[in-house]
Amino acid sequence: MTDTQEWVERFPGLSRLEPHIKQLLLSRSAIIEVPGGITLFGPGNSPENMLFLLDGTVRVQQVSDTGHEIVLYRIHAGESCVLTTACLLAYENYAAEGISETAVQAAAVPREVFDDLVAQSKSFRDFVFAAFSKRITDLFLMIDEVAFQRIDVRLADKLLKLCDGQDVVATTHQKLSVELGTAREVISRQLQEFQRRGWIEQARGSVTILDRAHLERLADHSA
Amino acid sequence: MTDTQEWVERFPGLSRLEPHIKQLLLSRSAIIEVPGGITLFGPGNSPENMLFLLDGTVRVQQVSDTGHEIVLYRIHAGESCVLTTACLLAYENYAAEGISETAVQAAAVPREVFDDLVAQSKSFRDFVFAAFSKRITDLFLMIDEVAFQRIDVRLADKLLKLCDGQDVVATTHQKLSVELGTAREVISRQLQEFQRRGWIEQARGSVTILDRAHLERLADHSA
DNA sequence: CAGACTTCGGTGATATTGTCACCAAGCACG
DNA sequence: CGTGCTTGGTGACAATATCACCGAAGTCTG
Repeated sequence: MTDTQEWVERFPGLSRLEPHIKQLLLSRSAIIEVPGGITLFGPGNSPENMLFLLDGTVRVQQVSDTGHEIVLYRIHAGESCVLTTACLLAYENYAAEGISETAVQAAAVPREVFDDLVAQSKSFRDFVFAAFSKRITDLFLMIDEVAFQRIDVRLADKLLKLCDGQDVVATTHQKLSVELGTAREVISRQLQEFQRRGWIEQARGSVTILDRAHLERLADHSA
Repeated sequence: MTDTQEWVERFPGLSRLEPHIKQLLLSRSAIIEVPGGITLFGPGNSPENMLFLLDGTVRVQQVSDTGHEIVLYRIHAGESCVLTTACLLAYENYAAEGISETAVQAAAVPREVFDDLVAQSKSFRDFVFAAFSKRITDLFLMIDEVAFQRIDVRLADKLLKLCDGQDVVATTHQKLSVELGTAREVISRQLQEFQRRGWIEQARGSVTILDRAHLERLADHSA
């Protein structure tokens, strides 16, 4: 797997930290590894540590009272869970949960160390506030999309984001509906329409992108 | 208006600050007053200061590319704009704007002072992170509502929140539609239905609540 | 005051999306 | 092989959004 020595260097926002701060971060953190499909945090299960993701992705999603689910965002390698953890610590009874989508490698930083770092290093403060800001602006964008964007545009966009350069997206209609916070039937019908137009091909549990250009054009009708 | 001496005491999260920190906050901040209807911050107009609201409310809303508007949240007396400001500083080109809904009195704290405070005081750090956390969890809830809640439930809820103990809400259908991120016609039809049931009475530019209990019952179908 | 203009709200037709109830094909596993 | 589970398809219908209007109520101005 990845070399965990000097993991700090792999965080764009952390590599410019003062040397003794880096040292503190490295010496007081532990590397943890988690397989995919594990609930890392959730209602009634707030972790003691702030996580800095070295490898893998964590999916943060929410279940509403009505039983509907929606994916809020993902945390990728090079990002941290600071805010989610902070949220969980501040408000015990909220409904978001974080699930490892792949095997995950992360640096766990205890709360006290985190607080020390914020106090001592301006660079670290900038990193933390930038992370919060990014998250909040992303949530603003998401609200805009959920409220105003047509479902075909959102689906095209999501397929392109999930395919990660590949042409095949391994997912089910059900999972796609949770990504967008809509119903499975809606996804099925939209995918049928995409297929009818020759933009994709479907198989059980996968979607193959045939015409990326057209999907991109539809998705860009938004942004 | 309000007594601005020792305004720090009026912030639940700040009153427990260390005395010298309070002093720093008081001495390095300026009290500003703004009439209602002014855009305090927005695209291409990020303020230099962090605002701590002493009196009045600020409405934060967003305009999408499609021309649709939606109210994201409000900042009330005793709360701060920390995050919005932080967001604006980090990402210049985003579309949210803050508008004073009433005459507003606020303490303006320069960025450097804010950074100093975060570095020096654990209590202040706790205040700031709690504010961020609250905002993020509120945005999670909002996403859930926009994605999954029926419009009649959301409208009933919004009317109850806007009436502020009074029985008359002075607003237009247009403004209510922006509150919920929907179309004016939808609001008109829902209000007609509420009126037909005898829950409200309408006049040009105002809604009078006649049957609070029924509205509450409808609104609580969610939470 | 008359006329012009704007804001506010109403309405019908139609498109899009969500909900519900059900079915059938593919797959896992004893 | 049968049984149950997952995945996806379908039709009917409900809720919401969009579009194109319209008229009534206020505002402004000469």
